[in-house]
Amino acid sequence: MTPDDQPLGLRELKKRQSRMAMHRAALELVLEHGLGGVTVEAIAQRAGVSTRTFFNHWSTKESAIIGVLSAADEEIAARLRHQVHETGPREALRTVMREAISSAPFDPEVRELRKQVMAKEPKLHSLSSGNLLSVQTEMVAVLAGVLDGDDAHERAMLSVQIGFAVTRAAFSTSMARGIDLGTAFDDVLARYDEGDEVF
Amino acid sequence: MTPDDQPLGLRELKKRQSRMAMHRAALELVLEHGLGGVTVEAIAQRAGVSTRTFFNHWSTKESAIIGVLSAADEEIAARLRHQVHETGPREALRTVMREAISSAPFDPEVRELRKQVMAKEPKLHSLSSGNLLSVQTEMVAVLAGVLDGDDAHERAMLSVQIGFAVTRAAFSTSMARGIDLGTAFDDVLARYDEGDEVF
DNA sequence: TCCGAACATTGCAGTCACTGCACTATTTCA
DNA sequence: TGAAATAGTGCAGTGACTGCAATGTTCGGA
Repeated sequence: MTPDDQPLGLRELKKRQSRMAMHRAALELVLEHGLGGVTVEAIAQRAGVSTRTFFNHWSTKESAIIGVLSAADEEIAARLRHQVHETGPREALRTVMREAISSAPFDPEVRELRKQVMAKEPKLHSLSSGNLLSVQTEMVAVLAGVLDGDDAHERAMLSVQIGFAVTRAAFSTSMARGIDLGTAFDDVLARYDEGDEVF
Repeated sequence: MTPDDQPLGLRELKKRQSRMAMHRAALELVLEHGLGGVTVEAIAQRAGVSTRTFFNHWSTKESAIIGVLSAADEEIAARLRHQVHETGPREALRTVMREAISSAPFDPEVRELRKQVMAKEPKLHSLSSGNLLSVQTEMVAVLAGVLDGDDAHERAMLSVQIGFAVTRAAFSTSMARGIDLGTAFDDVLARYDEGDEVF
């Protein structure tokens, strides 16, 4: 899907290492001191960067914990824009959202840290996708563009909101059952499609 | 529903006036200077209270703009706990959520302000219910308590998340069509129930 | 009607997330 | 190798939010 694996200059390499260091540091510190007991300063220090640099990579403290880059928004929106033409709005939305949460080519150590953090701080479940306010807006715009009718925007909004709802639920389920996010997403989606006793 | 209209002491009266003053001030200032151009200090000053007092009533700056009291959480959860026994989980959830967003015995002036603010600051649409992190957790707990099976918690989570999704979409729709929140909620819900091309 | 308990308001000092800016260090590539 | 592009950093500042201790206001009973 993103076959740009080769062009890894020194610059790009360092960037990734640095980001991973911050993400890992953030996770470790939350485990040690709890969500409220962690300062950006502490994260930056453990990762070996300045606090200013921290904010050059992550838009908020939480985003570093979750591991959502501030730059990811546009990628996701672009991905959706493309996919919509392939499979139609409904499937595109599902595909992109599943990708967005399960895409994590992380080393297993960080994966394990994530699990523990999520278990310790349930507040992060909702935050995890709640942070993505801007991507939400963009996704709605993309979907509204391909829907018909004067209520296109409204229908797009509902779709995206439900998509995020499923995503959030997937986070939670992933935690509770100790399974990976992709699988959890599928499970929740199946439950949703049954439409039984949901909402 | 809440027939406690009589016991209005001086204390309670002042409290409500003060809260309304803050809410109104917040709305006005957002209209004047935009969401980012408003400080809590400015809101408090226009409402005639100290900033410290402001935070005794609202948990965040945004909650004052939206008009969601920090104390509302427990009420809503309690309401759900009661309603669940009346109509079952699904209907209870719908009922309580509809109440929660449409409950606004405000004077029309404030209603109008709200509309304008929502139109000017789309960011608030998602924020509006996103703020209610704690109530979300409590609602899940309540629902999980009455559901069967070992996946009760997960099903409850999905239900609540979708409920909030519908709510957020209702906010947006209410704005776009200039209709009141209750009606918008019903519309969105109808669209959701059709299950057509949603997600 | 007056008093004490309960509760609301306030000022103050402090912490911390986050930003703009100007500057330095590193990487790239011609 | 040198200049342009990009990343890191220090610094100063803003503003949200909190705990605490003091003060003011309302309430209910004797």
